[in-house]
Amino acid sequence: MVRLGARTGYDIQRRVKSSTRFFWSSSPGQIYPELKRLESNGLVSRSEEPRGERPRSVYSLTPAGETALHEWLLDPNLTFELRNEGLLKLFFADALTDDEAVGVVRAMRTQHEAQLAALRQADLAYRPEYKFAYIAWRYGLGIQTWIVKWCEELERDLLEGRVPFEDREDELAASAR
Amino acid sequence: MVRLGARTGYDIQRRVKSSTRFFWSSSPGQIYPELKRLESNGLVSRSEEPRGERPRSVYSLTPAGETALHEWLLDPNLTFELRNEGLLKLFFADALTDDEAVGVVRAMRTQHEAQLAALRQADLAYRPEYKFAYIAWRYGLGIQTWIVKWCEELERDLLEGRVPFEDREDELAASAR
DNA sequence: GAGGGCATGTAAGACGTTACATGATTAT
DNA sequence: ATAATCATGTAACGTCTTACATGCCCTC
Repeated sequence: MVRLGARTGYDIQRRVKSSTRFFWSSSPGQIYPELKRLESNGLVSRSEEPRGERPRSVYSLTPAGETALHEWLLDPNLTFELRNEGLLKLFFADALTDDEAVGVVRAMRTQHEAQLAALRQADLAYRPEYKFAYIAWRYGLGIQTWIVKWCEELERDLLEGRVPFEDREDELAASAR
Repeated sequence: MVRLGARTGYDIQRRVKSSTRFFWSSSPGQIYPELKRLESNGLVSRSEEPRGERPRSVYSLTPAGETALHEWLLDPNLTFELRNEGLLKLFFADALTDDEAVGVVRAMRTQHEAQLAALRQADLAYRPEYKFAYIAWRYGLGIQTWIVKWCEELERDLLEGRVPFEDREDELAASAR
């Protein structure tokens, strides 16, 4: 974020909130201490630009930081973690009546519709110099749309007493593209 | 998990590892203290079934626990959190050369192919009494497949110098409804 | 009867969020 | 001038994972 032009902790917060938060969130209690740590490791440099009485730290990337960033980007070791409470409840929905289970699916759908709306709010335009920010945004739209459709299909199957997702793997995969 | 027949902390760990871990993971340091907490709240009951010298706690759901579980399942307030390092790197890939950026996409794809293989390993058969466990498994297959295909498409677009996702407005239109 | 994997936990610490304190700036 | 909002951080707390200690059981 510093490399993209974020100069202060608050600035990083704002950018995270409007962009990466959908796939990687963060909070002040992480950001400020991490900036200190990066400085003590020489990856960013700090200068003080107080506003009146209030102290204020402004950061920029050092050459060492540039190198470390580049190495991190090329490292193919990637964490991927999901905490999906809707799916967790669905997993346990055999303990529910049919109607109640449909309610769980509907709650899931509602949530992802809300996320989709929030993403559209951002309404990122394509700009060649920020191509990959746009691509990540499109990923969000695509996957949330897929999930909403999956919920709709499951809802139909449950209401009509069909065995869900039987013999329709290709169809679902295709419809999301 | 206790309701599904898991009697000990270790048992819960094993079940999580083979089922919910893909969308909700857990670890011993959470499970054992949580069982204690549930007991002190009267939601599970504990009995001791030592193995030789080694003490051992076995749990079962109380009626109050059954009620609390039911209430939780019906609560439509759902958390959804994602930590997707591949997408995060992709977001910052404007700092990379074209070839390096393709490498990031490939690393993402490799990872999701591995997850897909792990899911297939489980190879859950459809059983009417565990219908929703099967449904959650299918969700995993479906979404990981979607991601792999998304990566493949992006890779092609990048290699051929096309503007990614530009000529495919159907996805946006369909979700605009 | 010894080695390896299974089972039962705990301690320590890493990671992450929320609530708050406080000053500066803007709007009315 | 006063209220509301923006900006800059910190403290406290909650969540979660990893590494380990230890005993049991099975196999050879």
